[in-house]
Amino acid sequence: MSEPSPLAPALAQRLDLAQEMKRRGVRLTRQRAAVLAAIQQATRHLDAESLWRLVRARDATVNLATVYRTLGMLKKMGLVDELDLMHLEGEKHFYEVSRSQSHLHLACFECGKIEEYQTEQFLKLQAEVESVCGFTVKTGRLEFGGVCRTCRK
Amino acid sequence: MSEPSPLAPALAQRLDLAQEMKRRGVRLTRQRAAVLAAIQQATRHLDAESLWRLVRARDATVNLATVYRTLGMLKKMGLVDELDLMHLEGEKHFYEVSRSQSHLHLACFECGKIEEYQTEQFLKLQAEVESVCGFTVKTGRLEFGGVCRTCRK
DNA sequence: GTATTTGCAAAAGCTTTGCTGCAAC
DNA sequence: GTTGCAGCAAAGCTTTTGCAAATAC
Repeated sequence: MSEPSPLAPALAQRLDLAQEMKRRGVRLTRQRAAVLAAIQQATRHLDAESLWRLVRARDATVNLATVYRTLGMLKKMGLVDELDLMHLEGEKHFYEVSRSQSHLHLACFECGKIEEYQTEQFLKLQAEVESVCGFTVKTGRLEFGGVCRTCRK
Repeated sequence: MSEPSPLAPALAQRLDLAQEMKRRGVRLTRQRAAVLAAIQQATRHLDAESLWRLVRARDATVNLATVYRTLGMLKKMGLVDELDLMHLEGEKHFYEVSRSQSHLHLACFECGKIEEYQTEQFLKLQAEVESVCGFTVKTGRLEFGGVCRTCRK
């Protein structure tokens, strides 16, 4: 029984959001660039307001509404995923850059830590849903809430 | 490729919530009884306000706050699960009576239908998380968003 | 020069909470 | 008779929106 590899968000972000937006003909404003850079640099899951704080370190004038508008755009383009993380911190949403490899989130009710875990099983499950239910999966979200290894000790 | 068995919520509810609350020494008021009966009778996933409408058919004086307080209680006791259903209808939450068999939800972005699907794979995945990550799962939520069989045609 | 986007502030949507009087046991 | 619960209304929190001024191309 080995430690899981909880794939830090930062390591997994191969996608260059700014480049991807340009490729799709989307105007890349100063504000948007700041939001993209911040979300891409983040090493943990951020809610809109935390992200805003990071963005303002780059460009102090950016408004929270702009952060939300940019996130909405990225969601619609499928470049970021929105997470609930078991409502560990109220109704905030959290964001992460989309990855080709779907992964699941483990939320510890004791310490609030979020782990990520990637497994073939998740893909198999998705394939099963597609073939058995005739359902075309566009996006999936799997979250477990419970007690992490550290808190269990 | 056969049709899935999307297990209607009503059919799967073997748990008697009122009895369960009494067993745990919780006071069973008239209002609570109305909420429990309504949620247990529902044949689809309800948000708080829809549930409230059903409750008022039984007891017109029950307040929405009481519905929320009762739901909060049931959640904490693990008797109902709270769902987001891919935010298909904004940020509402939806509720269902907990079942021993975990199942996943398929939300169609076209028609808004919610299907349920139960499979061994989900249990296996949970077992894998517990053994590989050392994470004790208390609750899990798996939702896929996409296009259902009917809309795909 | 024109179309888009931004900042600001206000509104919206869902959920929670404080308090007083009422109900359960 | 106590203890806890319900109703009411107000507040809370996150997210969205309308609009005038600013910006990108």
